[in-house]
Amino acid sequence: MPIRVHNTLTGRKEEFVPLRGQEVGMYTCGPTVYDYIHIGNARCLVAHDVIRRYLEYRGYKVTYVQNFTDIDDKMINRAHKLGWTVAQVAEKYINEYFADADALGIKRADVHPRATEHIEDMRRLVENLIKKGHAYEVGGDVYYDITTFKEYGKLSHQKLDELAAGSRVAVEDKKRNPMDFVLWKKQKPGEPAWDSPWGKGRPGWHLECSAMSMRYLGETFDIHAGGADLIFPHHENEIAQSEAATGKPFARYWIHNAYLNIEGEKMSKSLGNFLLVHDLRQKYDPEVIRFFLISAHYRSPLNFTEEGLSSAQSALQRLRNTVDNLEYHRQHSEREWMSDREKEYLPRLRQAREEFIQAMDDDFNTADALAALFDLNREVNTHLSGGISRELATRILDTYHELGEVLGILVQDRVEQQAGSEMTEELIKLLLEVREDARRAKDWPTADKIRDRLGELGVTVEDTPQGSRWKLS
RNA sequence: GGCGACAUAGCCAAGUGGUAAGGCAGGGGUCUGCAAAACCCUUAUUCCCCGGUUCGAAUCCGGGUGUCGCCUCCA
Repeated sequence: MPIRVHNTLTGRKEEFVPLRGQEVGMYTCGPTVYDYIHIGNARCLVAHDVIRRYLEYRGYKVTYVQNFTDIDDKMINRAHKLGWTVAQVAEKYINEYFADADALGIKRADVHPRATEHIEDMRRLVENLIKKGHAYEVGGDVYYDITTFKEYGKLSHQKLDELAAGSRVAVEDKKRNPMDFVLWKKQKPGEPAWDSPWGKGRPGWHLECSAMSMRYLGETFDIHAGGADLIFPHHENEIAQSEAATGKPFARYWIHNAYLNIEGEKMSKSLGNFLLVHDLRQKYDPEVIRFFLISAHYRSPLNFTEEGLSSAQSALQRLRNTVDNLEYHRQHSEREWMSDREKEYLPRLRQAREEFIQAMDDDFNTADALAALFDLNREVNTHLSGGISRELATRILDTYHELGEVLGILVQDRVEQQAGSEMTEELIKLLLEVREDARRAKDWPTADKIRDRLGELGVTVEDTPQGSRWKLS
């Protein structure tokens, strides 16, 4: 079964066939590192991370490139405000980016190129475009002449005159056409700048992604991903720059995720509803945030609400409980090997995997994939109540970890929490022994007191047919 | 004005021609000393509205209504 991907370029779901066999080149537009990332960024990151993980799961060797925009107006403004250099701002927020992204379980890219490290690539690209008549220099600025690229608008599916008609861009005398965009910006006083044939200046924003993606993935590569708002003008311009320069197709599959709203409203500075991952993860388990973000398909708009998050928390907890129980059986079950009856369960395990794969094959339908996981979960719980062998528990756990790994949830070290020290664990065990004695003596007040007090300390006690268990809550 | 999405139970959300997944919340029950966890049952004769195509439509077509996004920096 082939993977099917919705391609913005064609507006359709297409069979995914990489350019070079099992090798996939994937580029995703990373953050401008002038501030902490927000929950909208997180949606992108998670969506793309899942796509990458799934392609890898399906046996592709993915070269994943995500840039950092470390020079532009926002960077410069921020630096002025803080009294820092632009480079200091970049350093600070690149570090913060990794702290947030790591917490969300985003795998690091193979390459995290920075715009300022690729000035030379960009300069060459501009020179090339000028030479080919696609760009022109006016007083130290260089613009792209969009009338020279006949296919301009093919990604956003708009015609040039339609774009121009709706354009709110202030007409600048320097431009030949109002829709022309800047490739190279002349330096203003106090701004960082690099030498160029057109004088000191800095690259335009759209340029960096063209330069860096082609640098690491080649002139034509497989996947380019980003938020839906980047379709126009950013990605449209990338195509114009790249294809005009090389005469070859640029990215083959364009993947765009829908927006995330906050309590029904667009996230914006003016509404004051900017939710930063940095703040959010003080309050919520990052894996819960991640679960919430994959609970809807990446191309559906998603509304971020407290209620939604709490719902995600409960749903994820349901899966975690089962994993915890499986883990308990894997370690403590009296039976080592599968019974014949248990062996009959293995095909069902394979079936769950198949359903999961089928959902993900269909344009990375994480919501549907989760449903497959929950279907399995219910059945596993049913079997679990009677106790299962260590072998079967291990086999089921393997499946959970295998599929959880694709979605980046149910991460092992989060499940196998330790109490902190051996001493603490021994003390908990001691208390449970005392409680067990009390229960046998039907001294319920004592038994309940121990359970309640442990609960207050963050230790959940559960009585099962196989005995009492504890875990950190 | 142009382009484009979306509209499925209390909430979230899958489902692109064959008779409505899954999760959360709620109700009832089983298990339990009581809990917790779990399991079972239950909550949409119906998928924004109106037409049409079809043996058959949430799914396709036409029209309407509503919400949103993009067309300007923005994930």
